[in-house]
Amino acid sequence: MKKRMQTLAKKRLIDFLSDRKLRLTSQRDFILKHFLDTEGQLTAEELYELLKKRDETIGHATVYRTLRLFVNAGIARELHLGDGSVRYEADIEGIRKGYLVCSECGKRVEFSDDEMDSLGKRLSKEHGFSIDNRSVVFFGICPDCQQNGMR
Amino acid sequence: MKKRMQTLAKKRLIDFLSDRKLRLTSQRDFILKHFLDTEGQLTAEELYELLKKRDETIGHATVYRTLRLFVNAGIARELHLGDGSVRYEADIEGIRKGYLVCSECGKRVEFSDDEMDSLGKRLSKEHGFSIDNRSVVFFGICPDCQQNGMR
DNA sequence: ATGCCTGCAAAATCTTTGCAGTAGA
DNA sequence: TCTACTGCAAAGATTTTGCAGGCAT
Repeated sequence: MKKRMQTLAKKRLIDFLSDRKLRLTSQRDFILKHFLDTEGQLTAEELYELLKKRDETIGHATVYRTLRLFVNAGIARELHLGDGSVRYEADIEGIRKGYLVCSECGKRVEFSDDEMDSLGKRLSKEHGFSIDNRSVVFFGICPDCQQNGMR
Repeated sequence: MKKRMQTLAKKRLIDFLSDRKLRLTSQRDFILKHFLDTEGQLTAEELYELLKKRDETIGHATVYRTLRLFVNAGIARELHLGDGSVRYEADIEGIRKGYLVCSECGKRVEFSDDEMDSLGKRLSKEHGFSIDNRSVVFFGICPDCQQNGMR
């Protein structure tokens, strides 16, 4: 299943690239593979650091450029979870998620936000937008931080 | 009603400041007044430019620091609407909004996201978080951009 | 008077861009 | 071969921080 996701994503990337006469380079392949292997949500910087361990020669800009490419190809999703940086996660078809984020320690909990589908449809109809993405984030304080009384 | 909002926000600021032995300075008062006067959602930079017109001496950092203060005081809300910058809007009690954003031209449409309340409550119960804010954003292409076939 | 607050400028982040060489198709 | 792609470094953009003086309480 993990494997299947990898295959689908790669297929999607190849289709996207060949449609636009772009190229599947070893770097793009390498970044895709490790990006899909990660759990959770990474910043471009975090992914870069992670890749750097496996391949010293990978460039900073390449990671940024490739992540944007992945977003355009529908392979990655961009997230803003309130910590001031942009995070990316695999855009697995049919699986949309919402996030519950602790403002204190940054802890993230994912939840299914399927019930947003109908809201999306209604908004689309009401305002004539073609909707292709959404971001649902709740902010609060997690149980641990409440207990420790930090603040 | 506009007036009433101003009064409430100022009261809230004063309470927040005195609770923490912070001070109500002329700059904070000045920034609050003009921040509440603006419609829509501003970046710190936009607010700075706007304030600069009224008072040449206002400092860059002061605007950034004050907006963060407003967020902590519950007077302002921080928004990430996908254009890469942080935006702020007045946090008027009882009024929560969601946003529909055009990925092409940046056009923003606000909608009531009251139906998220129950989801928030459920998440709070399930995960033990105390939830105090949320961000609901839909991305898509607005009717105008669909017509002009930009992309 | 105390010490929080301000403006300035420099620093720190994070991200993008220009360029010369490299390598897919 | 042709031109997109890469790594590097520099530039950009946005936000934060250090500091000396100013001002609210």
